[in-house]
Amino acid sequence: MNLSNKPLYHDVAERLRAQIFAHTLPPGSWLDEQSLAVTFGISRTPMREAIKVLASEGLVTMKPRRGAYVTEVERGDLEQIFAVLAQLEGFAAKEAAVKASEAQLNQLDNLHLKLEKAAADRDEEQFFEINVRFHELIMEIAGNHWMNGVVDDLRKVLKLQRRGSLGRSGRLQSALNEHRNILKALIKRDGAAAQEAMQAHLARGLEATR
Amino acid sequence: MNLSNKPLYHDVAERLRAQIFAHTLPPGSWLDEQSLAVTFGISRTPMREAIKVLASEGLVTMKPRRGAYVTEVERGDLEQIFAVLAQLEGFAAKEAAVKASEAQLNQLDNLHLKLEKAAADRDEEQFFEINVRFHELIMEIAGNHWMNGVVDDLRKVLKLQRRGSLGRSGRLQSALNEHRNILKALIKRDGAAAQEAMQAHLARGLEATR
DNA sequence: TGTCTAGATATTGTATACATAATTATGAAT
DNA sequence: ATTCATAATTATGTATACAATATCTAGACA
Repeated sequence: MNLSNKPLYHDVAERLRAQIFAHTLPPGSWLDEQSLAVTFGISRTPMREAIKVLASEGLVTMKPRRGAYVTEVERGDLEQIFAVLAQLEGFAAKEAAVKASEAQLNQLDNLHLKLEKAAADRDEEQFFEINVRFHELIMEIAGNHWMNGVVDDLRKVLKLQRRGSLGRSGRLQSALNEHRNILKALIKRDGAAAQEAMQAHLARGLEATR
Repeated sequence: MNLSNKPLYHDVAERLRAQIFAHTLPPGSWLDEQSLAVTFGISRTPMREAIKVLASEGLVTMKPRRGAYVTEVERGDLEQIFAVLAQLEGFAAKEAAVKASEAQLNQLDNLHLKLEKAAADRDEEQFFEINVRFHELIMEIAGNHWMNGVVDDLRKVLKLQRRGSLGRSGRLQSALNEHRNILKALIKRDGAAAQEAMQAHLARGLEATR
């Protein structure tokens, strides 16, 4: 009996995604439907459906009659994806400056405090986690779920190359500064400044991946 | 023997998409896998895969254990989608102002001439067609294929509600004017102006759907 | 020895069969 | 007559079986 009411391929997609992020299946590697299905203890049919879910997210690339391969993210892809994110998250920040409730601004402030603490503790894992939530909250406040879907997918693709661009000399501190600028602008409800700060933040995020 | 080397579900997805755009399958209607498969002369397996392709494009919405339904685009969705397009296509226009070759600018100018002609002829079908190509060419010049994928999908969703927001009193002429502004800015290689003109164009496009 | 061809093998793509859950219909009880 | 429970039906989800194509291997010929 299925405990969750979600379809099987949904859970399988999640587990497969995790394996890809963990580089158990590194970029460029071929996804063998048969052996994967055996590994997950299911048949090929839901396995194929799970793979297609990841394909629609951009995590895997399908070649006709040749199967699915974990997407290899080139330098150019990174630049393009960051460019799109800069536009969309920048816009989201602008919107958030207007739309955010006081409670939501407090939430952001709280997250930022935790971020400062994680940075002080040199807890990269924690820092990364909170950082994601900070960005997600701004997207949520902007409240454009079509945009959110796009941003979520693109961020997944970024996760493919997992060398922590944080950790790099001083990146942690400067990221913290950039977040501070975003937060300040939001609290001042200065949309233009928030947008600019977010775009700058992402531009520097790209640079840090070199 | 399969004439095309593309997988079957790919072609089926295309035909299903066409039916949806034609409102043979109107928004909100349920997609019966069984009867659709019979209609297309295939089995349920590739039919399901085709449906999932459209689901990833946002054209259909899947409800667990309840099947797939043609997406119903609410007013709020339109506003959100247009907002995203304004950001992305605006950015594309800005990029295009810098990146476009002389030949490409000529192509755009040519398209615009055809657009003027179609408008003068009151040929809405043709106008719509050329209009799409104008926008697509700008996206192509910008050359960000991650962005292009996103924009393509969102434009497909817009096509779901097909009441020609053109045709409305004077919309054709004002759209023409807006295009002229975009083109002028591109030729002057004024990125900021091109971006602004494109954003204004899309903002008015949204208004025209009321 | 290298290359091209033909057969064998393996994998994707498609069809069919089965299982499970949801919806509808039927009937009994209040 | 209405409502609730239960059975029948229908559709989704999953497994298995089959078909077709691409890759790999072996062997012949130059």
